[in-house]
Amino acid sequence: MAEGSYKQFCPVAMAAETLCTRWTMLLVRELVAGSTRFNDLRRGVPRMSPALLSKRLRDLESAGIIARRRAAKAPDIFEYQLTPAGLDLRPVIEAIGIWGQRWVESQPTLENLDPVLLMWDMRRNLNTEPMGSSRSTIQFIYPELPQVHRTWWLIVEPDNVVDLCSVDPGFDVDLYVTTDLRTMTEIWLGLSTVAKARENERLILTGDKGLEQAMQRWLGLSPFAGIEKIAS
Amino acid sequence: MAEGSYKQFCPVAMAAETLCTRWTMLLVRELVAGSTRFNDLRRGVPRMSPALLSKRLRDLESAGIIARRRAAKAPDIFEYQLTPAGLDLRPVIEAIGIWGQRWVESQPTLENLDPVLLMWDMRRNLNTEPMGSSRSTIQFIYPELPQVHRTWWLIVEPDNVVDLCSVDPGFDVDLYVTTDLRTMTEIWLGLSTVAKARENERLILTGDKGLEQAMQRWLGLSPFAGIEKIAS
DNA sequence: CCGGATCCGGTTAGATACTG
DNA sequence: CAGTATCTAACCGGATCCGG
Repeated sequence: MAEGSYKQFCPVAMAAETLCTRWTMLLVRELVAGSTRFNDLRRGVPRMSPALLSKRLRDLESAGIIARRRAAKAPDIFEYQLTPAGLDLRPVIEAIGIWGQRWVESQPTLENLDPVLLMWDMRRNLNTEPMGSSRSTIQFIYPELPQVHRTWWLIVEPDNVVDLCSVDPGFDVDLYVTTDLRTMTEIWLGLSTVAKARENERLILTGDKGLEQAMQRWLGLSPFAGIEKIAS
Repeated sequence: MAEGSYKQFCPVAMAAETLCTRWTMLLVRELVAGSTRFNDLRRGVPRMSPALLSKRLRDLESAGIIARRRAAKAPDIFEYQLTPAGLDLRPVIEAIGIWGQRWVESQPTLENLDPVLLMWDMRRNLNTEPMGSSRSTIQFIYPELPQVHRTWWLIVEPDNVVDLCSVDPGFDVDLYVTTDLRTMTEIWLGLSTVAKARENERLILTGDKGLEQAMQRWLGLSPFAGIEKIAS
C-alpha cells in the first residue's frame, strides 16, 4: 500500500487512493479514449511532465488498471492497454464528465482554450459517415493565433481514416473553416452550434456546399456535448 | 481559476481540478452521506488535518458544491450543506465506490481496519425496521483491541433514533456481539455474512434470539456491499 | 466542546534539459 | 520513441495553539 494512503477500508477511499492523484483522472480519460502509446498520451496531457507521466503509468500498472506490453507490430515500442479493471473505469470518467459539463461554469472553462487539444479531440471524434467516397480535405483557420497554431488540415481518406496536419499536406481543400478558437471550442462543447456561429459571422464556411451543410454532423462533438449545462 | 489548473477545457479536467485533490473525494463522500458539521466531517476523515479540511471546505464552497451557513438551531455553529451541484455528485461517488468494490483487492483494503470508522458507518446505515417497539441495546466487543476501542454500544430508541457510545450508557444489553475487527469489517463490506462468521465461530451472538436471528437484516451494510467483488 | 489558525519539516509536482 | 535527471516551488502531514 502506498504511503499516501487514506487508511480507510471504504471502497471510495481505496479507489480514490489510486485515481484521485494529480493528473491521474485525465490520464485515464486518455486511455479510455483509446490512446495507448507514451507520446500519444503525452499529447493528451501536454502540461504533465514526462517524469510524472511515467510514474503515473507505473502506478496504474501496479493497480491493475493498465498493462504495459510491446506493440504487436513494432516490438521496440511499448503500449499501455486497459485491463478489464481499466475498461470498467469508463463509467467513472463519464460520471465526472457529466458533472463537469452540468455544473462547471462556461467562463472558467473557456479560459483554458487550447488549439492543439481541440484539433486532436476533433480528429478523434470525427464522424466520417456524411463524407463522400473520395478524399475530403478541410482546412481550419484561426486568424487570431500565432502562425504555428493558425492553420490545420483535417483529411478524411476514402477508407475513412482521419488525419490531422498542421503543415500543408498539399491536397486540394474542399472546405475552408475560418473562425476563432473560442467559438470553435464552444461548438465542440455543445455550448453553441455551427448555425448560431454562422449567423453571428463568427464562423465562415467556404467551399463544397455539401460539406458546408453537413458540418454539424461530420463534426463529432465532445462526448459530453449532449449534457445540458445548468451552471451559468 | 486555481493556479494548479490543468488548463484543459474538457469537462473531465474542469471537474477533476476541484474533485481530484487529496482528501476531497472522501470529504464529498461524507457530505453526500449526510454529515454537515466540521467535527462530524472530521470524524469521517480523521487522518485529515483540520487545516486542510478547512481549506477544502472553502474550495468546495467557492466551487459551488457546498454552502456554509449558521445552523438553524444553534446560530454559533456552522453547517456545510450540499447545493444542487453538490447533491449531483452522488453519481460520481457511486461510480467510484462501485469500481473500488469490484476491483480493489480485499487484502490491501483489510489492512485499513478502523473500529471508529466502522462503528460510525454502522450507526449511520443501521436498519431499524426489524427492531421492536421498545429500546434495543446491542453491545459490540472486539477482545483483540485496546480498551478504548474494545467495547461499543449501539442503542436504538423506540422512536428509531440510533445512538453510538463507547462508554457504558448503563442500559440493559439485549444482544452481545463478540467478534474481531477484520470479521466485522468483512461482513460490513459484503465480503462475508453473519451466518458464515458464526459458523466459523469468528462471531458470537448472545442474548435476545429475535435480534440474533435478524442481525443480517438490522445490520445495514456498506452502500457497496451488494456489488460483487471481481478482483481477488 | 466547536471551528478553526499557525508553524515547520517532508513529499510531491513543475520546469527544463538531456539521453539511448 | 520512450523515457531520465535535476532543481525549485508548491502542497501536505502532524503537532500545537487559540478564541468563542
